[in-house]
Amino acid sequence: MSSGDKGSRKKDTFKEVRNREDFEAVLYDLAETFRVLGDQTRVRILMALTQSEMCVRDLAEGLDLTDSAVSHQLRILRNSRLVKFRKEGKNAFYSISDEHVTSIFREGIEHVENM
Amino acid sequence: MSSGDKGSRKKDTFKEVRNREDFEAVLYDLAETFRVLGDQTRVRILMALTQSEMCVRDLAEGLDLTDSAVSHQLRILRNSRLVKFRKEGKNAFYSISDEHVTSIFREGIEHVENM
DNA sequence: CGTTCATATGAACATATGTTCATGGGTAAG
DNA sequence: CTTACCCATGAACATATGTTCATATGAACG
Repeated sequence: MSSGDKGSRKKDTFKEVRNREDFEAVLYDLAETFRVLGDQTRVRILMALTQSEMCVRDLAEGLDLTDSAVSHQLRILRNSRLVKFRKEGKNAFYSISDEHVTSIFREGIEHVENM
Repeated sequence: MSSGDKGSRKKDTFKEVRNREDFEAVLYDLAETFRVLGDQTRVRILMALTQSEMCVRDLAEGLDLTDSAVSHQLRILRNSRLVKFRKEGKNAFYSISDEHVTSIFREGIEHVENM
């Protein structure tokens, strides 16, 4: 991979990756996204948000966590664009960012259930 | 880590969990799986394996890693059933475990490309 | 046999990470 | 203005984690 391409075109099962640098950059972001998903608290938060949008207090109370812990984790989830939020008065309502996140969860669950 | 109990095959993704304990156990395993996926080296290994099965040396050379590092990571990937392997002589050929892993990768890539 | 190659594994080390605690900002009501 | 509430954030701490190094196992081969 790193050397000696020999001009052979590999059959890429994954979409349009221009060059190797872009490819590595995507892999980096991909690993980063999975890293963020790889925490039980964040998974529980996201799973709760698949039901409906919620504010920090709702999540903290429903998941038996401190407001601070939830807020910290939501910031991480925000930075990875895994959740979005809107402010309304003194509340901040969070929700799942897009349907890819839901799909990743669905596939992930099917994986762990077949282990 | 909860071991697999075969025999119960379900389909409705988010509604299939009977009680709260099972639900939390699934979320735990799910987070664990994502945690394993959340490392750049392991992502690069898995991405290489989407092309074809490979042995440790191939991966180490292709990804510019030590044999030891690759072997360590492959063990982690094995434990999470993300890769499978077969032995042939003194070689151990690794490959992606199942289609869910590929799907997770595809969805993940689409997610990071839309950021 | 001994040697070499491919892989696995344990120990050690440096780094990364999640939670708690304390604090601050901002909003709505009293 | 004062209070109460919701949320965000920095510091500190304990724990977890990936890599390297050394070593072990096992297979092919001279």
